[in-house]
Amino acid sequence: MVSKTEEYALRAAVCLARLHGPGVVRSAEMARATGIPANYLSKILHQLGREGIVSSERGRSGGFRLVRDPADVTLAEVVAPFEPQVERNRCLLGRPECSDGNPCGAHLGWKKIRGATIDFLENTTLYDVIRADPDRNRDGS
Amino acid sequence: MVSKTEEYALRAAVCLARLHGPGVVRSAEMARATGIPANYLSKILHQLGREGIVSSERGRSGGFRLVRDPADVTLAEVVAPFEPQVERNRCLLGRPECSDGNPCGAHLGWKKIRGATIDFLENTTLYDVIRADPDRNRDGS
DNA sequence: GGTAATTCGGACAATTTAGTCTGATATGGG
DNA sequence: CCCATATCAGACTAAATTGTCCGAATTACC
Repeated sequence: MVSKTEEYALRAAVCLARLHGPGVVRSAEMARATGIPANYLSKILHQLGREGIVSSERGRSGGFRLVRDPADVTLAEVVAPFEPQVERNRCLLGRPECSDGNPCGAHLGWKKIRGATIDFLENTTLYDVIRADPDRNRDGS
Repeated sequence: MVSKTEEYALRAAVCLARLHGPGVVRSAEMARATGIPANYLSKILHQLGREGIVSSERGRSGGFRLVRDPADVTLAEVVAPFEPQVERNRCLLGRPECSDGNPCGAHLGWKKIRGATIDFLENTTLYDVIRADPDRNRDGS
C-alpha cells in the first residue's frame, strides 16, 4: 500500500518532529531510534533536504532538523518525493483512460478510497502524529 | 497502491467474467483483449487455477473459464493469491506492534483507509464491475 | 497415428526497489 | 594545522518484482 522507502521517510520525519528544537539530530542517532539502515536513511534525508523538508548542518556537530514546525508539515509532503510520479491516479483495472466521464466498472468505489487516502495524508501533520502517539515519551533505544 | 500483478489478475478475471458462458476462453485471446503480456498472463491464470478461481481445458480447443458465477466472485478473492502475505496490515510508521490497544500516532486514520479498501474489495463482485462498465459492449480488439 | 493448437511449468532475463560501501567535503576542537 | 566526526553524493550490490522463453504434456481433428 505504501513503499518501504515512503514508510522510512515518514518514520524519519516523525522522529525529527519528536526531537524538534533549536539543535540538530545526528543521522546515526536517528538510524538507531528508527531502525532504518543508516546509509539508506542518509539517502532519504538527503532527498528530503533537496525538497526543503529538512535542513542539515555539516561537520563535527552536524545533523538534520525540520525546516518548518511539525504542525506545518503534512504526511503527504514527506511522502511525495518518493512516489513514482506517473502512476498517481491510475485505473484499478489498468484502463488507459478512466475518468468520471468515462469510468471503468470499479471507478467510483476506487476513487473514493484513493480520495480518502490522499485526504488523510494531506490533512495529517507530523504534530498530529506525535501528539497521538504513546511512544512520544519513550526513549528510542 | 496495488501491484501490477494484482491489477493484471483483476483485468483477466473481469475479461473472463465478460465472456462468461459454457465455453472456455483462450489465453492468447485474453492477452490481446487485455493488453497483458501473453506469457505473464498465462502464469497469472495458472495461479488463479490453483486457487480455484478459474479452471482450464487443455489441448487443441482448450482455454480458461471462471469456476463460479461472476456474481459470486469478489475482487478480494482474485487479488488475494498475489498479495505479499506477511505485510497485510502493517503499521504506516513501521512499528512492530500497532494495534487499537497500542496504536501509533497514525493508527486510527490509517486503519480507516485500510478498512475501506478491504471492504470495497470484499464487497465488489466481478459482476458488479462488468455491470457498471461501459466497455462491456465493446469488442476487445 | 500424426499434426496443429493449446495449457503447463519452470528456467531465465530485465527492471525496479532496497540497501551497502566508499570517498569527498565541511566543521569544531585540540 | 591536524584530527575526529559529521554530512554529501554517487557507484555498487542484493533482492524483489515483472516479463520472456522454451520444452513438455494434452487434446481435437485429419
